[in-house]
Amino acid sequence: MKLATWNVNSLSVRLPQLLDWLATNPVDAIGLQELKLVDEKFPYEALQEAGYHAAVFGQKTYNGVAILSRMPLNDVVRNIPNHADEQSRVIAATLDTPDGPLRMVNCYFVNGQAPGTDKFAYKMLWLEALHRWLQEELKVHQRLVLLGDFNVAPEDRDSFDPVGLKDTIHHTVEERAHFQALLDLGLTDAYRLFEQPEKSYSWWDYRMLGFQKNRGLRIDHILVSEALRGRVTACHIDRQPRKNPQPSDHAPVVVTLGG
DNA sequence: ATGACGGTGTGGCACCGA
Repeated sequence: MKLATWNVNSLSVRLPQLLDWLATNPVDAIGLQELKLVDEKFPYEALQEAGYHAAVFGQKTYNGVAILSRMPLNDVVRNIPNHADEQSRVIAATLDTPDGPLRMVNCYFVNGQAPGTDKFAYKMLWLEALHRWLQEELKVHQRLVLLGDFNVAPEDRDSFDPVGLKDTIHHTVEERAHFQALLDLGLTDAYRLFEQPEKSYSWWDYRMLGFQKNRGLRIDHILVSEALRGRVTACHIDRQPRKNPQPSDHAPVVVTLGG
């Protein structure tokens, strides 16, 4: 079984690319972030024709997340329970897989702008709430995948310039401590279960030839619970869509789970 | 330096992202 995550940076603009990608990468399910559209504008029909059910939590202009799945989606939760938030950043659903239920938690983590700002404070509160909720989710769902755009580069090797960008957004000690706290819940970064190319990133700035110079960050992640860890047989970042005309600034990440 | 690029809303630009 293959699961993926992709920040599409506007589903309206990227729908043709998403459909192309799904045609050549027929993953069983995918978490999408930054839809930047309301539920009423979600392209249910085109995706249904491509073979996917959809659970959607849209928002105008910013944010917006969805889970697409070839299997039926149950128990859909939108945003973090008991954490008031005007921004649509989280959608969770349970997939009915042949191996039993699999909980998929798809998140567009807060960016946070810069340490010391209100947005950074919001990021910290959001991360604390996510941690609290996942602690409970993991008690109920042994087979759980947390994926999405984390907006955190967990380690220095996940950044093209860890020295120049030290203590800036995505690189701060506080953000990395929150990422570690998620790992401490028993989650594992699927990408790091395998030997990977050096300078592997999932996002590149549109400006200054960021992609061509491979000046990127690895901020899109797939974390798996203990029950799934032994099932992971592969994980990779697909840079191909970033080479398209009008690309998203993020690349998809794909994980393969064995039976 | 605080821009560059791209998306959105509604605009003749400002804002936000990462």
